[in-house]
Amino acid sequence: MSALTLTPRALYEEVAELLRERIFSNQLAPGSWIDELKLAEEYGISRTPLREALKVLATEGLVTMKVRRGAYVTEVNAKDQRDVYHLLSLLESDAAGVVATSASEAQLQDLQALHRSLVAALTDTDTFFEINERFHMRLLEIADNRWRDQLVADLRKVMKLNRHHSLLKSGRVAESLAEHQALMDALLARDAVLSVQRMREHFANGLEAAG
Amino acid sequence: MSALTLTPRALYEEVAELLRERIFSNQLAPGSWIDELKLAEEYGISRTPLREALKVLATEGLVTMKVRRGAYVTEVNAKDQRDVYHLLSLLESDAAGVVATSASEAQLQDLQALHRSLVAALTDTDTFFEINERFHMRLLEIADNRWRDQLVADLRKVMKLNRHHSLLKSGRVAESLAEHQALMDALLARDAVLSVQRMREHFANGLEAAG
DNA sequence: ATTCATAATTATTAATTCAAAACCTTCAAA
DNA sequence: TTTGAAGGTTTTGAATTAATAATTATGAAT
Repeated sequence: MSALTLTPRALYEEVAELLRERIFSNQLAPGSWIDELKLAEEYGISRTPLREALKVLATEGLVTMKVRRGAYVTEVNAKDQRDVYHLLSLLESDAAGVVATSASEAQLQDLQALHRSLVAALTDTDTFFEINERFHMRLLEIADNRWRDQLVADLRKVMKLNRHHSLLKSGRVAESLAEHQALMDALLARDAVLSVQRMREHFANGLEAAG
Repeated sequence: MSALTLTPRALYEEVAELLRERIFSNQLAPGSWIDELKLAEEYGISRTPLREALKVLATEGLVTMKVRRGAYVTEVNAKDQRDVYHLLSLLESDAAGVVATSASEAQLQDLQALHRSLVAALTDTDTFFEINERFHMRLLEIADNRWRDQLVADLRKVMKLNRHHSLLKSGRVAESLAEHQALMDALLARDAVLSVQRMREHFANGLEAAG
């Protein structure tokens, strides 16, 4: 497997990550049954760490365990997706409010710097998406609530279950940038209520048409 | 083991529940190491389902896995508790807003009935707590977002890690009731914004003094 | 011919076995 | 006396093996 013999992570975590990749890339389609035997053989491992990984994914909501029937990739319908997105919006908006009130000047400058990179990457869609992701992550980090971070991470994983998992409509890069600017303004003004509202709007606009 | 041969739930889930009980009752103290061998022997099972249960609990945040060191009961300090409580407040307040706008008349009457039971149980603290729990659960149910339900359930589990896990101060039953009344009024008036606010106040008042 | 029951096969779940890693204790040397 | 290294013990982590349950297919009976 890896050249390094020392294991930074446990095997079951490694496998869980591999399975997530497969699920997100639709190699394992929603609703489909997960063949333990086949996967274990394919990865060259036993079924034990694979089963432990499946338990983790089940708790995360990515797969559904059926008693004596094995593991199935979770199917998320349109309502599920809306519900999850609603929660993401709620949690990240709240985080924005926290940041507005409790972030240090240096931290706000940090966000500002990321925002400027975003402006610079306006033409390059891929980097724009990447930096946008970084911006949201950094904001959560500054909000400093590891439990929220965990919830958001899990919810984002579930969002990815859907083929159109981009939290950003591809056609509205410019609009998204303007919303970011508005958010930054509110944050720099230390206006918590407005920051929450701006982030909420950002999410409201960003949602793909249901489907 | 059990008289019933048929297994309603998988063994690893059963074990996970047993471990939760132990953790909440402080038989397994925060920070303490979980002895797989000893527990497996005690329950009369092999280590396999026990380990799977531990993976679940780790994902829920109740235990922390250390590589090659095993499982430890998660320690929650004062900040953790505040953070978790903040998220519970956020999620349940939002649920109140959803209920105010989208609940059916019958569902609101259902809540109203529970609230009346609450009034009746004013003197009996235990039943008061129980019905209060039911009220919050019913509200979440009506808000109809299974993902939120899952998040709230997990967060409540984490809250329970602390010895003083009651979401209600024992001394302020009367005040709590008044807040409930105010919330009910807002819900019946179909005022979403006010409902959110009232629920938020209810939580803000309910938090035990940090410790 | 169709339906029900039984048997067999397949796949999941649990237990046992095996290997490797980490920690602790002891002994020796400085 | 203190520090460092080596060996042993303990415990986790992974693999293999055994058992249990469910589904499917086949055969018999109505």
